[in-house]
Amino acid sequence: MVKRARIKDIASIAGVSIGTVDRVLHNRGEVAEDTRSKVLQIAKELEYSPNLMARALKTKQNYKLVILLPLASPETSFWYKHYQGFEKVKKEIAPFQVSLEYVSFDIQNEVDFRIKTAKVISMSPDGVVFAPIFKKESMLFCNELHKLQLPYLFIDSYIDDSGALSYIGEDAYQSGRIAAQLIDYGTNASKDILIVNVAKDLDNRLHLGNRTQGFLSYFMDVGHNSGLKISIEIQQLDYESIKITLDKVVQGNPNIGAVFITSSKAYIIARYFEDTKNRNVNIVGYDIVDKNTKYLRTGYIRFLLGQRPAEQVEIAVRKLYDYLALGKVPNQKEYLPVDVVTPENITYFT
Amino acid sequence: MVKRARIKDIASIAGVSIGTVDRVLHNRGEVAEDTRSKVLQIAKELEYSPNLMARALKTKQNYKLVILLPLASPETSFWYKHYQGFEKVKKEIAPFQVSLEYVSFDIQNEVDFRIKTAKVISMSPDGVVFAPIFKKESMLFCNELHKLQLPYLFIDSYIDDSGALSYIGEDAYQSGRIAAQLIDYGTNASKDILIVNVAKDLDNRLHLGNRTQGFLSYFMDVGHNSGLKISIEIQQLDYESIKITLDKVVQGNPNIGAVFITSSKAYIIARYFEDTKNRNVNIVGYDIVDKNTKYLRTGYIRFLLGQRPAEQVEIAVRKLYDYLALGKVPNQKEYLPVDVVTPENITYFT
DNA sequence: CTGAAAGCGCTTACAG
DNA sequence: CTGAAAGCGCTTACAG
Repeated sequence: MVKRARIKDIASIAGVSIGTVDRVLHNRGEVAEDTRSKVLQIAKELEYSPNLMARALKTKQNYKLVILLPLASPETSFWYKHYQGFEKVKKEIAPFQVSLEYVSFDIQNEVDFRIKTAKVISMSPDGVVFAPIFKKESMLFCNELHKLQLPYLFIDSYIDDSGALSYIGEDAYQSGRIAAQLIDYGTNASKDILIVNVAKDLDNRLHLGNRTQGFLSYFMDVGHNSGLKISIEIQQLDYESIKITLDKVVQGNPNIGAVFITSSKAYIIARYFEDTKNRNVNIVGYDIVDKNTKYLRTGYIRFLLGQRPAEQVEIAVRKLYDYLALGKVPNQKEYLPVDVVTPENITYFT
Repeated sequence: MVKRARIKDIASIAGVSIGTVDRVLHNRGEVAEDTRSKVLQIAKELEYSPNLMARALKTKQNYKLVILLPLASPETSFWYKHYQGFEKVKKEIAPFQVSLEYVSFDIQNEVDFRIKTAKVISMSPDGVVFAPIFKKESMLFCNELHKLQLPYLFIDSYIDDSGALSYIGEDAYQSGRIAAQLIDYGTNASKDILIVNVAKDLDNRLHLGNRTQGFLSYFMDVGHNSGLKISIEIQQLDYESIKITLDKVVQGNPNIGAVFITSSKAYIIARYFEDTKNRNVNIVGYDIVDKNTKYLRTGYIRFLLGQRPAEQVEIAVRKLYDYLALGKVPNQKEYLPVDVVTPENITYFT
């Protein structure tokens, strides 16, 4: 049973009071330099680390953290994973005096996002975690938080030079390369590849563009595929419109051997190939949501790339708490692994 | 933020002392029945729940946990990841009154394992995490721990009916299926597939057998490959012997299109194909160790499957602590995701 | 520049 | 049957 060193132990060895040790440890100044170095030396030798239980008990810190994310719905079930991460980390940090609140907004509605950011601020949080889905509106929110001197972290997407404490999420460019590699490995090199962007306002969604660029970059370096890379955009999300578009593309390019979908809508494309009974196309998309996994299991989707949504929330909250409570400054970006999900390992990810 | 009720609050409302309240709350008897019911009533109204920080501070639970794992060396660098996990979780649980010790044994040496299990017991731990690499010797250790009524968890490998509190690690059978799927997807269906078992005493290593079975099962259900499945065992680990063996196999089966290595020694096989300048074989193996990643980056290894070694240790230690400190009983098995690692996502895993 | 003391919420040994 | 008090390790306001 190893006994841990306490402030008291350091104090008695150093021949000073515990108040002085505390001043040294917290850099509260007003300590003679030689006392200071002696205390530091002893603390190091004793491998001192503070008893956080005692600290929390004394300081009664009561941080209020707020998480702002899109509402999970049948159409946007991806965001339900984030909610699960929120619940998990909330339970985890409950013993520390932290309150965690969840606010959600309509992912289709910039105005609602603005309303909810106002709501978040009205809650007077000590720190915020949010997904900067709408670039312009998110920047405004960042400015407000900045003025209030409140720390904030991004998850899911990243905006450069926005003053965020950190970003936790995927490296979109790199994930595009991974998709490219998976397609390149299993698709005849002479086949054409279709790249599908399914999103309403593509310009406001940096993420998807980065994925495409990463995807294409792979074929400039190491890829073997020598076929065409055909890129299309789909704005109408109803299946009928999509079918018309795809009919045109596929009939115009009968040599397509693979499809890369840059968003979580791979299931729409998979449905088309199922309808047309075409199993000779390798479809790779994003996100472990029910609609996608259904086609993964039947083989119409080959691979899904996962970005660990629940973990994004958990890590972001922990970092925010560590920053607030312990003064630990996180790295600017923490890229999470891109999970390669197949019918055989899908169970671990649902 | 609602202020939480304290024992003190209950006491003052009930008109008794905090000692009495505590006696009621902990059923320590010796309390008049009407006092008792009054206190209980008030506690309920106030939604009292104890402050765990204060309790932990007072009771000074001080558990000693010991981890027993193979020594990491240049030949067995896989185990270095576990050590990193140990260091991380050690830091993480430092604030709680827990001491964590690491004991290592020679993975080639059953006798050393027995010596180290004796050492672990001599340390009088409150709980143990270990990798039951040697089945027979591990069972003996389990018996001893059982007699001492000490809880223990397995990582890395699993032994049935051994009384372990839990197992944290890969599902070996399933990981074999994943390997099969990856090979099936990118290898011409008419090609033969070579399965290589590189290990000294295969019978004592259940894991590798399960991987092979999972691998083969895939081709019985969903796989398209119709080539031969050739299985070989390699006991001599020096490259010269291996070269001789492989020369024979490859010359006898010129149609081999893929190789599955059931252990972390894929680099030995990859080296052979590099030497013989043969890039037309899809090699899939296990474990993100330097020797393997080198060949992954040059493309001689297609995929490596990872089993999250550091996480295994972290999770096992947390479960053991939760069991000891909070009485939480973990699930019998917790399978970790099998990571599919490629040259493009390798950086996240090293 | 430094020390002594109070108190966070709880548990426990002791006195009555 | 019940209360008063000490103390876990830390932080903080105050005195010197």
